[in-house]
Amino acid sequence: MALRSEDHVHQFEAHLNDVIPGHSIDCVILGYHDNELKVLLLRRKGQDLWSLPGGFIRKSEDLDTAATRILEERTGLGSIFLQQFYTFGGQDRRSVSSKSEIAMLNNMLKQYPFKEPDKVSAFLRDRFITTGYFALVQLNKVSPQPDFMSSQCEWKSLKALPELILDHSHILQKAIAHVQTQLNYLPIGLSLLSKKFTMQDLQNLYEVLLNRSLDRGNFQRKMLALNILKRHEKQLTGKAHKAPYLYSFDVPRYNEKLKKGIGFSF
Amino acid sequence: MALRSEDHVHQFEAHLNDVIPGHSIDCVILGYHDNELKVLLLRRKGQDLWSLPGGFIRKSEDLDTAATRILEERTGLGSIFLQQFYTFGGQDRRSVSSKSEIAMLNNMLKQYPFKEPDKVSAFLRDRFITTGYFALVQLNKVSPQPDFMSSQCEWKSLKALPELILDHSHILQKAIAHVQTQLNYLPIGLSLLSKKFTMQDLQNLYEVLLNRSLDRGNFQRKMLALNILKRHEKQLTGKAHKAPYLYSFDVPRYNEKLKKGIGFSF
DNA sequence: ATTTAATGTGTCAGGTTGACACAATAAGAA
DNA sequence: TTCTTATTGTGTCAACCTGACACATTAAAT
Repeated sequence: MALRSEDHVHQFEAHLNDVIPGHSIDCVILGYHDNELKVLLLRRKGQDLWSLPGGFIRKSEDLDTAATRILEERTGLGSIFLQQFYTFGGQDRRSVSSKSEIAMLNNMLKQYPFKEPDKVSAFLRDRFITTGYFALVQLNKVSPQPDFMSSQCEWKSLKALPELILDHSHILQKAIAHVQTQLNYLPIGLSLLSKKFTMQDLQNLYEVLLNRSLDRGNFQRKMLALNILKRHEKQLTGKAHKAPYLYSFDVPRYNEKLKKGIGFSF
Repeated sequence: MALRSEDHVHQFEAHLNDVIPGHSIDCVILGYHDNELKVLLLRRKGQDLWSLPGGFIRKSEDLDTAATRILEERTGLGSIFLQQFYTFGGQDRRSVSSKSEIAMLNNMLKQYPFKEPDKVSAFLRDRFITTGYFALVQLNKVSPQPDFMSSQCEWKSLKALPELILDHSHILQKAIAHVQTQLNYLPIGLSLLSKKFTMQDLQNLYEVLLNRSLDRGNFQRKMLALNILKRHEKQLTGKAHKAPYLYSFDVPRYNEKLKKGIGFSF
């Protein structure tokens, strides 16, 4: 919820009044591009610190519903693969705690026409238990939107992460570990790749996630044997050799196989 | 925290004032006896409804610490295997919601010397997000202790569960499913069996958890090959045949193997 | 010595894995 | 048309695991 007008500020304030105090949601939104895993991060206004996209739970909202809403607010995307993975409850989880940070927050709040800035400040300074969700999205479909506390919203490579606030890098780690152990039961390919892809794309995605290389022949054989791929017309690459086939998933069959696990024991 | 005296009541009231509102913990405490999985349940005072042992998080307490404390309050056991598995945030999670239930609660509260019974009532009637933990314990080591809201604390077989409050049967289901999928990475044998056990005990435990029978020869071969068992003197059974060996775990080796998973793919 | 259950081991068919090899294919260049 | 090159489909093989079954050995109590 970016605040660009007085209306937005009042809307945000009303939102805080309608929300459960002391509990938040943080989303680890993962995408895949250029043979790399990326995560969507927000940059804190006036600081060189980044955070996971997060938000609060409305009093009339289920936890999952809130996570879906927050994801949509940051990415513009609905109906995305989203799953809860862990709840973090360290006693010291306050996003704003040092005197200088409190001053910075209060200062920032003054720049906006809040009706009760002190109340907003107190709310944001509280200890929060946060529930982590992770999402798998097609990178190119996302339109990143910063929120009230943030000045930028960007994809960052997992290989070169900036400094994160609080325990957010721990949350991120835990999400990645969770994805890795659950690999065979997550719609990795379907969620992270664009609609059409080559067999190499698919293999490379698995190699990045598993952090090891796989034998091409065996990978191909096994993927085709699953019977979840549709082959399409080749796309000409303009290069002097045979162009790779393009595939897409047969979604019903994909979901059917997913129940029993896709990916073997590699 | 059973309330047997005025002191206990005031202690409980002070506890509620020192605790995060709107967030609770529920524990699925699992034990194994007579070739059956059992779960520790509490019976609501004045009702034929049961609940999972639960509690609240102190403002100065980590989530995990609170779970450990609650587990200890109900079982008398410390240093037990305990792990978070999921957080439940349905919008309608109120343990006391219908008019008759509210009346029953207020009535019960009046029987105790609370300083601010209305406040206590309001606290308990709120919507709660709850984080589920599961524990694996040696059944015979536990001394079940009912809490303030409950009249009994008992082991119940998973095969014959009584009616549970709220979404507690859903929470229980989710815990069991989690245990089953994580089987190879959990200290099943070490936590659930008593110190010494026979190979049959161990096999039976796995059969119950996996819900299918296993081949004795293969099971034995594989377990012994792991090199995590110590064999002891046989215990004479008084029956007219060879008595089974007793085993215990070589704990350091057990934990070492556990990292890579104990249990193969069965 | 006999009975009985517990225990250790062998085997076999079927399946998977990882590693490597090789021939067929097709797009563009010469 | 022929050549170059990367893609693609398949084959093989040794190593290993699985499930199912078999069988001989061991030892406690009678």
